[in-house]
Amino acid sequence: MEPLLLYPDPAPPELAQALDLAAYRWKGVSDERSAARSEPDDGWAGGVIVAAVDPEGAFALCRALRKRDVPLEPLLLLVSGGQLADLELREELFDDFCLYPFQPLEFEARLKHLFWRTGRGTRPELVEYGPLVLNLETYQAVIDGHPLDLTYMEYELLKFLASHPGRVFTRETLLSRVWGYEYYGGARTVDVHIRRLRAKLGEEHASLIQTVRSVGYRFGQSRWGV
Amino acid sequence: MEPLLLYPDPAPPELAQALDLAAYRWKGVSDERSAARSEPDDGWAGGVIVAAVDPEGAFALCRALRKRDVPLEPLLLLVSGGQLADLELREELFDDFCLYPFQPLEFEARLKHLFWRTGRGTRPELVEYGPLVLNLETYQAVIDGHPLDLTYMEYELLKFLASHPGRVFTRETLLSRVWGYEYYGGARTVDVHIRRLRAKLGEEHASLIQTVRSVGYRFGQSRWGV
DNA sequence: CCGAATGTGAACGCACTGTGAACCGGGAAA
DNA sequence: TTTCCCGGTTCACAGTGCGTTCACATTCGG
Repeated sequence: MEPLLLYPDPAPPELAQALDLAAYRWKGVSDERSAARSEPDDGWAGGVIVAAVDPEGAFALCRALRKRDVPLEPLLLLVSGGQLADLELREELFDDFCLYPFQPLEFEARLKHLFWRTGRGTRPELVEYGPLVLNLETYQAVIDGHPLDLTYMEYELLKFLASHPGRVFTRETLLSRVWGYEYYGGARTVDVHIRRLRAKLGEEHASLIQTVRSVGYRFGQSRWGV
Repeated sequence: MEPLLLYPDPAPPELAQALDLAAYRWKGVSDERSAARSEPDDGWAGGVIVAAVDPEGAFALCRALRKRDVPLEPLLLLVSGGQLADLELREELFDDFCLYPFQPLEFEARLKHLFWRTGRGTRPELVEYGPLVLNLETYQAVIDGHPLDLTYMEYELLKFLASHPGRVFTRETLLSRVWGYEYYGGARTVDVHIRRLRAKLGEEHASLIQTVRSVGYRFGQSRWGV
């Protein structure tokens, strides 16, 4: 098995020790660049990321690792009790989490279960909503059986929206979640991409993306079938 | 969302309380048969199973629920520290686990993440009062099951009022709390919005918003049951 | 019965969104 | 290197939804 990615670098000693005792190999990284530099030829086996110490860097790294062509998984996040509430809007950044400081036995059990369930491929590779299907592996989109020719940003935007059907997102939220936190650009950019998406979805399905005036955009129907 | 299956029955009080506080509905079951008997028409939304108290029964129930034609998922297992080692050979029986006794915040975060990744949807944040339901995520309102088509300000006003049922607010207070502190405009604006809200609520429910002459408006019944 | 407070309908005008097109930077091909 | 092209961003303009205001009608309290 390839080594695990570990953040931060140097890693907390008790974490390194727990991994060693459980016979996992690992390499510490300090940011995205060093992660790319020290990545094994066959890629990382997974990631263990301590968010309790440097949340900024940790979440930024998660985001970068998840955004790659082949998103890194599984990712186990170590968070402090006070950070539990922060997880809600970052569900896509990790596959499991563990309170930090941790009990070695719990930590080990989580790692084991994580590899078990991702190893068997139970994690969905598809995002589906009604007639729309996004294949996350091949980067292809299909609607009503017809392939959609989407650009990168269009695909990312649609993927994010379709992953949270029914929910309203402001332009600012979309910019930070799809374009990236550090992105600074006009909010109208979102409008234009929404428009192109609607055009490519076709007249029949353009209404999959709804405008909520003064708020933002929503994908799909509400939970009440409005 | 359908209720969660809960084992054992009666459930530990702190577990029931945690679920209630997080606004999940649930039903306690004592074994496979009672689980089948009290299963909702649309099936369980998931399961929370305490393995720390009666491991035998708990794992037997998990096995039964996983063996069905449509295996029940997600299943969250509550285990004691001493049981961590037992999980290794039972990976297929659960989707996530939590140490028991648990921290309510961690428990809630796990449930949320579990529902997110299994695609059963996150639990929407709701404001409810009698027949009225406001979904804060989707910016939609429903009364008696019928969707309300509200504009942004109407929605915000109703949200504020419904969040403080029984309380009287002056027009000035409403302007500062709903429109914004720095807002400077005529107080009659409130009247007009109240009127439109009443119209959209329908004749039957228009009285949800009461006029308190010379003071302002109140949503729902007063605290004295007048 | 009078005056103040509130309900009601309509009109105005701003701000928000849709839309077409220009701009610009990066990567591929020659 | 130069050139071309594609996709992402920005800009300008048009349409309109809706928040605000006003005038008038109605109701309520004293």
